[in-house]
Amino acid sequence: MNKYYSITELTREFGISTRTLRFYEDEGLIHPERRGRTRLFRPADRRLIQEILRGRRIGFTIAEIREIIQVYKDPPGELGQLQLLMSRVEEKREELRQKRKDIDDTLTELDNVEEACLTRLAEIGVGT
Amino acid sequence: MNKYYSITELTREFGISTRTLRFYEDEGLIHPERRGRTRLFRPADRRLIQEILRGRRIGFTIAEIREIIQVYKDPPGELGQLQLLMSRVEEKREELRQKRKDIDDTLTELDNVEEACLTRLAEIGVGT
DNA sequence: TTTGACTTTTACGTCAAGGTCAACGATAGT
DNA sequence: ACTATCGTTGACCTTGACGTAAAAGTCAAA
Repeated sequence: MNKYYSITELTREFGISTRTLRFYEDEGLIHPERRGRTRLFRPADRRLIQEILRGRRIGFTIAEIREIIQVYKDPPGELGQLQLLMSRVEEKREELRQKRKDIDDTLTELDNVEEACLTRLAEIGVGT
Repeated sequence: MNKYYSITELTREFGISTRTLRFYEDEGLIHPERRGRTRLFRPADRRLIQEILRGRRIGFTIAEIREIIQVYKDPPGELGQLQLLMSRVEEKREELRQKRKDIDDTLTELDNVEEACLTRLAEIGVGT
């Protein structure tokens, strides 16, 4: 029990390269165990990688992802830090809400494109 | 009537640099008019820039944005092209739906962070 | 007419996020 | 013993999306 994942196991599961995972370790995002020099990834590492990739998909930079991870493992205790964090969180939320709106708008635009395509196809089909 | 925008007018409105707009022209995304060497942007250019920036916000590359613009100004007439386009549109939609989900998940996560912050603040406030 | 704000082109610089290549070690199968 | 597969480090390379600096043109206001 407490299974370990090998690096290639994870690259296959997530469709990324070993370079990427090593890079993330260099950047301090993950800290897999070692047996000798070989990296051993635990389920917790795996979950963390999932979250990293989610952050990546929505356009967070490595630095931003690292910051978020930091907050999770070591939430700030000082008042000023907390207030700073909260304002930064609010900023991010605003950004994400904008992004979501952008996505929604683009999705309906794509609906239109598809419809136009179907219309066009029908025309061609009729003409055959 | 048929007002023209100057390049700096637009950079101010959208919070981007002149370099960016010239770059977009080099990349064939926009085609402002010219009076001599000076670029003159019409309302249609302005709207196009807005859409480009929206694409940028949701993580589209220049190449992808160019492709979308192409489809709009010159929809394909041939059957194979149309089918190709539709499948690519469907891919993009799937990608965007995933991204949307990622954003929603992250938003609720940020809710939790905020709540944790508030709790922490209350503790500190009580201890004062 | 000089200053200031704005514009142009050309060209090199930068930064993030990996890709790629070399050179090597450990382990398992034939 | 040989080969394959998987792992390692280290170093340089690449790509996208601009930044930045140089050198110069335009035009209005003071």
